[in-house]
Amino acid sequence: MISLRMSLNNTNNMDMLHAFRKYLQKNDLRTTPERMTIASEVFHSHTHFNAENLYVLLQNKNRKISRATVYRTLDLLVDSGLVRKAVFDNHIASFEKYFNNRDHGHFICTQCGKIIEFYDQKLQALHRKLEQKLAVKIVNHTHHVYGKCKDCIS
Amino acid sequence: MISLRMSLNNTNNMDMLHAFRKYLQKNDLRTTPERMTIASEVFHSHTHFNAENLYVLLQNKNRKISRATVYRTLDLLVDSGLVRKAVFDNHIASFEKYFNNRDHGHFICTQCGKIIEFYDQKLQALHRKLEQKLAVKIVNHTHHVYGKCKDCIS
DNA sequence: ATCCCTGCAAAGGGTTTGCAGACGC
DNA sequence: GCGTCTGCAAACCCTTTGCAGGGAT
Repeated sequence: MISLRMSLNNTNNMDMLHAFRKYLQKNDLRTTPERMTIASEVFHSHTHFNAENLYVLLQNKNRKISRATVYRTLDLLVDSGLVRKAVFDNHIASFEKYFNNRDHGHFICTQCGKIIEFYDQKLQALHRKLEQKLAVKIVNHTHHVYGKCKDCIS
Repeated sequence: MISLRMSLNNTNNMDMLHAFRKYLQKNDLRTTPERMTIASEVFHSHTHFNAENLYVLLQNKNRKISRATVYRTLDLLVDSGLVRKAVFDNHIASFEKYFNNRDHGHFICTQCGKIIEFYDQKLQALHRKLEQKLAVKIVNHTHHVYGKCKDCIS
């Protein structure tokens, strides 16, 4: 999983689509038009999105794909390691393309909902220390910071 | 750097109950037996809990308080700043009493569900820097680390 | 031809809400 | 007594699931 993510550094959408196809093959899953359409759409995205966003987007492009398939394919994409799922405090699952291996956090404006990504290298060192101190194995993390963005500060 | 917070509790329950009563008064809300019972129960807790946990606990103590009131009062407690709400990846809202030590992260074992709190001062410095860099005002944050605890590492 | 995948709609599970009666203030 | 709070149950919202027909291999 980690090596997969490393190898995805600086890759383009075609490579991600190819990686997804390989993931399907390796797991005896079928390469259907619906799955490819959804994956392609996701890999072209540059922002956070949720299942409903994606569903509406597909509808607007005249792709008749059901919500159920959107949800099911998003699960596959997350499982493949190509997409990351983040649950913010509003209870709606948010997704994003895993376009590089840098750990990043999210600033979420509680007023307008804007999401700003930020990076912090120190977090990795902290996690390594944490693993020793707690005798645990860390496989994932979320760092969400809530507040008001500069446009919403009154 | 990283320090586990052993459940040392400087603020006592009576103070928190008093603070909640003041919060209610200030906001023209009524001091009802239900609200006081729920608040008292929450302030006596030492762990994370969710609305259902709390509801069942109250039932077992023969306090006939409805789920609706539990949810509504938890909202008030969060709004008062005395209780913190954290949404983990399982989509169930989790709550905890707000101790003096406000900035702590959570390690969540993805296998057994155990939650371990940890504390990191560097995070506060990071947040101050972030506020300057993004020109935002941070009011809250969550730092969730997922993995396997020492009992679940195979 | 197999049997996985899709679409549909209904169910699921945590949380919220409308309403009528109860009760702080 | 006024206006808010509670309890109940239904509604709500996002997500998952059962089933029958369709399509990838």
